[in-house]
Amino acid sequence: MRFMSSAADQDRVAGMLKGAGLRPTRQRMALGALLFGGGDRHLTAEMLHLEAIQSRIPVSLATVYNTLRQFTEAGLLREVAIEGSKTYFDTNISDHHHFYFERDGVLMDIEHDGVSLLSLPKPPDGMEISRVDVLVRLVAKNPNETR
Amino acid sequence: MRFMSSAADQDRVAGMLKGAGLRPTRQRMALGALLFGGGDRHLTAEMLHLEAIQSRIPVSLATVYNTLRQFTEAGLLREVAIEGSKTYFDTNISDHHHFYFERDGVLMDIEHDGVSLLSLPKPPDGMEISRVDVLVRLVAKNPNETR
DNA sequence: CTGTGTGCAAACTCTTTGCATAAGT
DNA sequence: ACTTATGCAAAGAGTTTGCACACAG
Repeated sequence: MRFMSSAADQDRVAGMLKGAGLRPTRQRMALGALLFGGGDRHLTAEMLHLEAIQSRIPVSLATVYNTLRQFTEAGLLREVAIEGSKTYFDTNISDHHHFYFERDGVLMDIEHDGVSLLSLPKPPDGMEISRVDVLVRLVAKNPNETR
Repeated sequence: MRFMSSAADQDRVAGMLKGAGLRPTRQRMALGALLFGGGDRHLTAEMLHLEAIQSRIPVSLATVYNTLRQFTEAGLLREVAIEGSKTYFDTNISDHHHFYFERDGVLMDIEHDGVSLLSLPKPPDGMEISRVDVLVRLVAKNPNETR
């Protein structure tokens, strides 16, 4: 159950924060527990704020934004490139790609083994590749369309 | 020279607009000439607005936004997924991918032959792939780093 | 104690919208 | 003429920031 952060979770989150040079404050610990307590997650600031409130963790939206930013700069999170206004953060920092459900704006990691391998193009002149993002956009097959 | 739209350009743009069910008004013709007059382009609403003003085409930023939106819905443009606030539009509608220069926020098409081929993962349950976006992020090789 | 973190509200940026005027067919 | 597009300014969404108070070490 995600709303209950175990002692082990707490220690782990505290360690992550310390390692990143961030003081383990109430809010950061609580948000860290939500973020890193379960599997890989993809959320926006608003989603996380809502979860925090529902988990009875009093935290302001501004602090959620600031915290997500700090975590990202510390390398604990990764921003996902989606067009549109909202910024998504991914708790999975490893090199991986995403499915994107266009209808409901949900992101999902692509399994690392089912992974898309690609032959990269050569970067121009004095440039080098820092990262490759792959977004596989999904739409529902029309269920009415029996064919 | 891009600022001079030839008669041929005008006819072509007019045709594109009509084909999309959009009336060929001054502003749409002018913006269309800027967008589709040269090679493939990647711009934000602000960039296009600036260009229009510089080309002595009086058009409001709101109209630029509306026009870009309409063109996109008509299939004349394509939105590019970049994280962050600004929305980029691409005049190249074909299936292709992008280099992204992180330092200056510039987009560039990846040549279709140098193209990155990838073995796609199988989409979940009742889903099907609508499009795959690949963004290759580039940073400058450190010139000081002689090694 | 001393300094960093947090909350709140205000500021900011990018984008969309409402309404009166102008332009297209 | 009749309808659709445009311009302007105001409204909206998402995100950031400044400052006083609270908390961690």
